[in-house]
Amino acid sequence: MAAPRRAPTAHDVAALAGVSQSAVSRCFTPGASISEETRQRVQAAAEQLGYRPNLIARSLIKRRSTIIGVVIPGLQNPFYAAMLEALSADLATAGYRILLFNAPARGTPDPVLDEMLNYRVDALILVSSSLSSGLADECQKIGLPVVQLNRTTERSTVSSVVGDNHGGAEAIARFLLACEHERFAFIAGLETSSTGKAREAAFLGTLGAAGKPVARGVANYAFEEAEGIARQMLGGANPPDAIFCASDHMAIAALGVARTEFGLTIGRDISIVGFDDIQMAGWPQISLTTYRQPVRAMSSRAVAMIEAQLQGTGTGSGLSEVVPGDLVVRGSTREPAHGVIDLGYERVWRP
Amino acid sequence: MAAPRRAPTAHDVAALAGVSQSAVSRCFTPGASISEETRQRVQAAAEQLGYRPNLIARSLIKRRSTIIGVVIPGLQNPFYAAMLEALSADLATAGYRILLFNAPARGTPDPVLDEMLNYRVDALILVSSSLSSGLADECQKIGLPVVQLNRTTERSTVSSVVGDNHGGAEAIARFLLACEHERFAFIAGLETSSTGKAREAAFLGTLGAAGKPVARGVANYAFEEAEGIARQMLGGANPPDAIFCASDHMAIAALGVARTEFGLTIGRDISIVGFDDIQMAGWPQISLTTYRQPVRAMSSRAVAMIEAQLQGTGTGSGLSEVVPGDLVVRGSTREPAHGVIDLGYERVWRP
DNA sequence: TTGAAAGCGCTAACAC
DNA sequence: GTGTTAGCGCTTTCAA
Repeated sequence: MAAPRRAPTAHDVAALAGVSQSAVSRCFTPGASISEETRQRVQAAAEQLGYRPNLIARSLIKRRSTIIGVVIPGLQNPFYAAMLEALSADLATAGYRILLFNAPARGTPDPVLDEMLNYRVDALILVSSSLSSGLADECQKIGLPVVQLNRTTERSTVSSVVGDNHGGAEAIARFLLACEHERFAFIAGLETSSTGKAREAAFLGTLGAAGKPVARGVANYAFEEAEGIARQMLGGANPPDAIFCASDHMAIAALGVARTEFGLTIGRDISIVGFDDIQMAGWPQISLTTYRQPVRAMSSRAVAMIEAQLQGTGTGSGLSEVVPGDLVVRGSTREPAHGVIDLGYERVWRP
Repeated sequence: MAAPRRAPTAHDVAALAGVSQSAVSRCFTPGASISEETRQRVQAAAEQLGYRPNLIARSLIKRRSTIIGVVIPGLQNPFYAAMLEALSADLATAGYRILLFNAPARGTPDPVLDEMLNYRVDALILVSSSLSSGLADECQKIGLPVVQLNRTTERSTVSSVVGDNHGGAEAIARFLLACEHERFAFIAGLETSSTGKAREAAFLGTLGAAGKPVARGVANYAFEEAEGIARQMLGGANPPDAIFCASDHMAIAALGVARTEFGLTIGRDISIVGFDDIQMAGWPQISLTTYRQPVRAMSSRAVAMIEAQLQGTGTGSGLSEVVPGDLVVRGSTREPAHGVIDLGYERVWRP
């Protein structure tokens, strides 16, 4: 009924318990030296008042917030949702909380990052986005660990964890060749993404070496744009019989267009391959052949890197790690002449 | 090359600029009175040092962190991912950051919440989870705004925003009756969820009034469990010809089983309806009839409630708001005798 | 073991 | 307009 009061402080508890305020602090500090008797008294008083230690004040003095800033784009893409969930679990286990920034998919998240740094996060994890060189320098100067997930930089000062974009895209190219396709197409995500560029280079490179040209479109990792590009490709003069999309999300869009608008039988008339292996790729209605990015492994590697840097052993800064995946074969592609291995619960391509 | 130093403080800037530390503070406070000349000096010094105001210190003194705690379960369910994205956007616009807690889908998130409160978040948004009565009391005592999203409580002190669970489920029942179905089934999410109970009550109630019994299973909002239940129902003695699933995610699982394992033609042999209208429900491969929960509207209502409570006008605490949706008709159901309205971009049922 | 005292980096009166 | 002075709620020496 009374007006909303302010939360009780350690002082209030101390007064009630008849001890000093520092005694209260000790009571809530794991390894502190405090007698059993006073701890009881303090405990009781704290309970009675509903006292909870103010972690804001604590981080001010400790210079550690146990909060880690996570910048991540469009959660509508299930790949990012899965990554965030994995990060959330791994960071919670490591004793960290997440300050979340849902970055715009395109463009630099600098203003947003600026804010994060002001909150004195203990580290930064950037999913599919990168630091401006200015900010990178600043982070290094103040010793703030940063790791980029699913993106690399030329800057050697920031660490990164990525899937095997090169190996994956190359495997996909070889796989489609083994399926005896003739007319290839590639639907790119963002022109600027290091990840996307690596996939494209490997795909085009491998097919180029085999003397195959590749049609190309850019869909900015957006579902609707991917539908548009697929529509245009399939409605064109010399339509592809094999499309590699730089993400599952776009591949599923293409799949829908091919089946619904062009009446194609997927896996016979055309093969469509994605990248990521999001949950939906395994749905029977979708059944998308795709290169798996092991989200959980990537997340835990990123968190391990952060922890290493936080440990301050100097290790871990500027490292770049590649987490290998698997080409999972499902119904959206023709059957290749060789190389498919049945693991029971799924089939993979290992030529 | 040098060892990692600590970030510069307002003091350092003041020293360099030859002004007092409070001048520095004023320089970074929007409406403060400061001469153009000193602001320049401070600005320059700050830039040179790479100074950034410490928001932790600021929140300590202001007793406002501009951080809002968001508790949300399994991001693997696209409904939650979409909700988080909406909240993130709305809260950013309102000037807040998100401290994220990915709660376990089942069970009470109390320990997690405890932590959040210690971080002195300005408010709490709980998606699909609820507060223990003890914590609810505590929040009210310290005047901390709390709103539950997609869940209600009997406790009148905490506000909530929900979709129209009753109206939606009733509409689905009437719709399936209009499709002249005979053998109904319901796949529940969590037994404990207020939302799920409301859907079930309305569905069973409406069909009961029409003299129709309803088979029932519980799948805990989990994809695999929903597949199991669907398998069991369809393989049983008197298989249903109409299934309502308490979420799209589960409905899509059922859809896959019905089509792939039982060879049923969806929309003819059987109708399957979901709830939420996640993005995938609209994919041509899925084409799920479902009751839409307007995620964006729900998010912005929740944020508005928070802001009202923060404004301290006393308004908004203990309010419960229902956001109406639409029954979106797609290919997973038979065509009803009447009531379908074509809006051009989609079809809805409004009898 | 315990309390007193000095801050962590900042904002907010209050004089000047 | 500007500096001085108190704190915000806590941790951490340092003596006692």
